[in-house]
Amino acid sequence: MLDSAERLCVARGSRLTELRRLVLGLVLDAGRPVGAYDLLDGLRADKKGAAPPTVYRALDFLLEQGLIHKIQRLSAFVGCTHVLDASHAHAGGCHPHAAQFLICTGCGQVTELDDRNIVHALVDATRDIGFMVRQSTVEAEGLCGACRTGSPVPARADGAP
Amino acid sequence: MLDSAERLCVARGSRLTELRRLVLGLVLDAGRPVGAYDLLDGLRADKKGAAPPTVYRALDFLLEQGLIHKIQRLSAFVGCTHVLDASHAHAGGCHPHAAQFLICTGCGQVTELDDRNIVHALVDATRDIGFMVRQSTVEAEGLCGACRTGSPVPARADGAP
DNA sequence: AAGTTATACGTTATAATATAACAAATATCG
DNA sequence: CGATATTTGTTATATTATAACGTATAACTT
Repeated sequence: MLDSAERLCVARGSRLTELRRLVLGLVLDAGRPVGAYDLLDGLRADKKGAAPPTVYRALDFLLEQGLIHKIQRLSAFVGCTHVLDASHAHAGGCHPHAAQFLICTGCGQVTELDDRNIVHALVDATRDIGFMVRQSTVEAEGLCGACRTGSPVPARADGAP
Repeated sequence: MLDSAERLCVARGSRLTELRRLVLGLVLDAGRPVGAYDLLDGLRADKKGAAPPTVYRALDFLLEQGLIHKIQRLSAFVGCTHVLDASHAHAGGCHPHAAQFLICTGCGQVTELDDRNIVHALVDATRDIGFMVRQSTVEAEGLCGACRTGSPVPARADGAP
């Protein structure tokens, strides 16, 4: 998956340096939203004296490239499920592409959607007013199927099983 | 408008105290997104020794009542245009109701929408997956009609004309 | 290859946003 | 009135994010 990101960056002429690759790896490994300071801790395993700007700069790059997303309601970051999937990779594409996120308050999982209808509804509503959308944030908080039907997958930050 | 909020709270059995009313007044007066610490400064004109928790608690209350909204991308607060409009006031209603926000990066204005189609698209997409939405954040950043056509209304924080 | 420019990174300090915890005051209800 | 719940005051601190400036590394030009 990191290699897939690498190829994408090469194709775009942007540079996935060792540091950025490390941070991307940490985000992807987590498999759920991670805060910048958690990443910083993880980063310090490899890069002793890392400081906040180190991680925030890497995150800025990864966001620009659309390799990760920021979940505003959590001030946390997740890997982009769509750009890195081989099935969706149309290399030239859509750097920070539109996406929607479902945040489960039960298990902490975040699901990424790429729903044309939602984007469409938003663009329609704004065009009526003469507003031109550059970037959008769509996040829903609630309960995922598993947590709602009582088959809890309590993979929370504390890791309690 | 404050009186309208007062009536709404009375009808609900919640208490719009002097402090909360003051904070709501500051948010409404601003007419654009305001940060918690700006509100704190404003609050100190009336309440000398006010501290962060003072303002955050008032904001929590106002959010619960749906009298204000938080713009996640700005970490800032705006008055709710819909609840306080007499035309929309169905007193029993919808405490923290769904809404969408258009943030103009030109003039800083924020427009609140209450678009059924957007909400519908979101609910549809999530139901397919078995996800149950409790709260949603929908925010778009871009240029409003005035700023896009070059009739700038540069009413920014600095107030430069 | 050397010089020049642009980009990325290291480092220190600090800004901006938000909450925990506990005590004191005020309102509500029996 | 007295018991209970809610609200506010107060101190301290946690969490998230950026400014500013210097150094190193890569890329581009001749």
